[in-house]
Amino acid sequence: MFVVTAAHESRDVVFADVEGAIDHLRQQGLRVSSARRLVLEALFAADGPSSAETIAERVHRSGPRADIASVYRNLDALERAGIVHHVHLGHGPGLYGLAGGRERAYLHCERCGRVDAVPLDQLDRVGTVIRAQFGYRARFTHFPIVGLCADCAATPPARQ
Amino acid sequence: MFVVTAAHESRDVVFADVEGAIDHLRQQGLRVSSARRLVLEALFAADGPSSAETIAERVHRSGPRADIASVYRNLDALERAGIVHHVHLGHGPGLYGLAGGRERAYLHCERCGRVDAVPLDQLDRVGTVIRAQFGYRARFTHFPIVGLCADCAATPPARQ
DNA sequence: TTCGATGCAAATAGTTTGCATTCTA
DNA sequence: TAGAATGCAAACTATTTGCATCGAA
Repeated sequence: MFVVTAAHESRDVVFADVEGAIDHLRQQGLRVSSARRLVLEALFAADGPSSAETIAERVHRSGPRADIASVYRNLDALERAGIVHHVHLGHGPGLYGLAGGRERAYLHCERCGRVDAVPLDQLDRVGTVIRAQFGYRARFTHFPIVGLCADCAATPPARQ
Repeated sequence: MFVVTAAHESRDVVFADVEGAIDHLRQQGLRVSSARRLVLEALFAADGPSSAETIAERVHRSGPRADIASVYRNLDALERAGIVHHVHLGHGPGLYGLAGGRERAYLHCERCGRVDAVPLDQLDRVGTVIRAQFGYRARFTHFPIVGLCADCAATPPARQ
């Protein structure tokens, strides 16, 4: 056993809309600046987790400019507030999305690049096996499950 | 379904020692430079996956200096040759280790930072469930399984 | 009117690339 | 002796931080 960087933990909540998330922010004593509101709007408008860069662009498209540093700071604040979570698919930038009921687990095919997003309850059985065997209560939302998709597993590896 | 960066795939092999790995390199038509040999030696000397930086230091400690760029290039070449693989635990640098029989799956507790390295065959049951449910043939060596370890799962989250 | 949030710029971490030189096969 | 690998420097991507200023409560 060894030890790696401590991670933050949060009670995630589901929100119907931007206003609900903003109420929650206020309850936590966080201020609601225009940049923060715009980041939230971009997150609600997105159909999946997106990079800070993408979120900044989306904000900018709606008029004002949000500095990338502020976007990161806001994503961090929103994550600590349990409104946002982030996931790492592959080697690119981290992807940020709404937490709570909208979170997905990701299956990533390392040959063809395919990524399947699946609702968390579909991993209950897997989680039960891991818990029984290792004691860990696994959370499948931060890193994808990497491997070969059914199609690729059925095909011999491409000769390079 | 969406698509993320293509990944490389390799037939990994087990080697008893540095010389075995070097033979394999030669068979693949790769040259055996002193830097490459030193990186291999550092990998065999390590007791788990280590960062490029750490490997470079270990090489340097044995006398000559291996530039970090060459270390990365070598790790990449060795990975493509199926001798090395890398894993991402947490948000730090990637960690490189010997492939084949020495690979482990990692369970990472996001509260206390604990990391357990477990032999791959202990994940057969988990792999079977994932395969049955999603068709994916999972490989658990690239990203850890993140969650709460038994101890932390039994304890209420620390009030921040 | 205070203190949290912002923009901008600069710093940082990790990794990659260009290029002239060195060394392996 | 051809071409692969190296060292060094510079570029690059993702992210963080310092600081003066602004703005929400």
